[in-house]
Amino acid sequence: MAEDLRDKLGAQHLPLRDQVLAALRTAIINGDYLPGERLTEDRLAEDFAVSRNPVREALRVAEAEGFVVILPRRGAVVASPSSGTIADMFAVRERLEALAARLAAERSTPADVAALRTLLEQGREATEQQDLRRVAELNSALHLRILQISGNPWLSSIAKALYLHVQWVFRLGAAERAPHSWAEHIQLVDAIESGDGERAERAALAHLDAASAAAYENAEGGYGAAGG
Amino acid sequence: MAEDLRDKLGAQHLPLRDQVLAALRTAIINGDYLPGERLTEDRLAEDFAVSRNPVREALRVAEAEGFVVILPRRGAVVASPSSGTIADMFAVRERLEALAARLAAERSTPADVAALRTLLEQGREATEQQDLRRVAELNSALHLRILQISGNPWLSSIAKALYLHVQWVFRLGAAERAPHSWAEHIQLVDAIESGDGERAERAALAHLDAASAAAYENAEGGYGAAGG
DNA sequence: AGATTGTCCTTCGTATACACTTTTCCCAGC
DNA sequence: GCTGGGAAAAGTGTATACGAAGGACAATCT
Repeated sequence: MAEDLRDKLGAQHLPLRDQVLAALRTAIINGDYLPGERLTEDRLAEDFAVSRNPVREALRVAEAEGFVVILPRRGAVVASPSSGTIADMFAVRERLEALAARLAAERSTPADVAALRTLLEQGREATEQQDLRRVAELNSALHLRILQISGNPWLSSIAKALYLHVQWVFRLGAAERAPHSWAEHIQLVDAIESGDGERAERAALAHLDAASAAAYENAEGGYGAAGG
Repeated sequence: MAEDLRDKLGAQHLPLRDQVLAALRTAIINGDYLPGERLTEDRLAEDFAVSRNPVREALRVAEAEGFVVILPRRGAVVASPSSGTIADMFAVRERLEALAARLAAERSTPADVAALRTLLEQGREATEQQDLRRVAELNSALHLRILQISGNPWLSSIAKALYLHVQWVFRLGAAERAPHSWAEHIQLVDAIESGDGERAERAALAHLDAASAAAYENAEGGYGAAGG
């Protein structure tokens, strides 16, 4: 039943539960499973062609990550981020990514900066070509890269999780803001390259503030429908 | 076998996996399971008098929370925080708790402040009586309460998780610093009561900086042995 | 001695069973 | 037609067993 998955990934020692978790996260972020939707274990097991056990383990982690809510004896439902938590998420992200920008500025090697510049260039091209999907990808890649350059694994993993949630809620809105966003990205990378932590932090804050404002505008009304 | 647990908590619909997770966290933080120690599923199942299933689910979440490391096909071991990650943890905590202090100052009700003052008073008493264990408890309670008052669930849950890890690594050191720490706490609560977010943030930063310095001093050498 | 083999331990995934709870739905009564 | 009760269905929570796969470690062979 799960042989296709097994042959493809099992050889790399990737436990099924991790594949299920990744697939579940993706499905939720993509809107395949909408907020509030009920996720019965049997159904997920069938969807992913595995037994209940890997599904259960993946669900627990997904709960810890905030993608699903599990009610005792009632099962799991896809989490429903409220507009309140959107502002809350950005408030935390702002602090975290500002710190990341500062650390990145202080610790980045020329190679790090070169990698960022490459992403910037690719982002410019994708923007020119109106390839919004790719722009969004590169957007993520840039932010994640800065997090990684910061060299703080806690910061990195927490901010990354937060970033995933932001993407989930504002997938479309974020893509539309892309062109404007890249101008800010250039400022940010310039600041990181300068090695001036203070300046990098300011650039990150400015970027996040703008993103937050844009996201909020796009949120008017429902965000659960962002997937469709 | 698990009847004692069942009768006590099962009636409250608390799944075994949650009990196991809580017990596991506590055991790790208390040093009952030392960093690097191997945690086989059978052993945990026996320790907690449950079957392997709840144990497995608890382990996955514990991994997501950073308390254990799971190697595919090799099993789980208690995580070993390195000195690098200690500084990293404090760097993130500083930003997060500073934000929490600001938000708490801006949003706290008189009742919130009263609750904090009660904790402060209890902390003073415990300090006088040299009851370091209780001081540490109240210390946690105070920080957690401020997080809660901030009204930002993301901030709260992330900072709480981080706080648990700090406690894990520096259980003893934190307790020893207790008396000095409470003077800073009073400053912090005063600032929160004033409603001045800027001031509260500064107080939180000062407190965290001092705690970080103290923790680092106490860390010299090994922290894995903190439990013993 | 060093490489190889073989055994054992443990995890990983599956399957099954069953108790208990929640939900659903039908039906009688108002 | 609507409400309330109660049985049936659905689903979770937990336990258990089993086979497969991988790694660790010791015994064996060259």
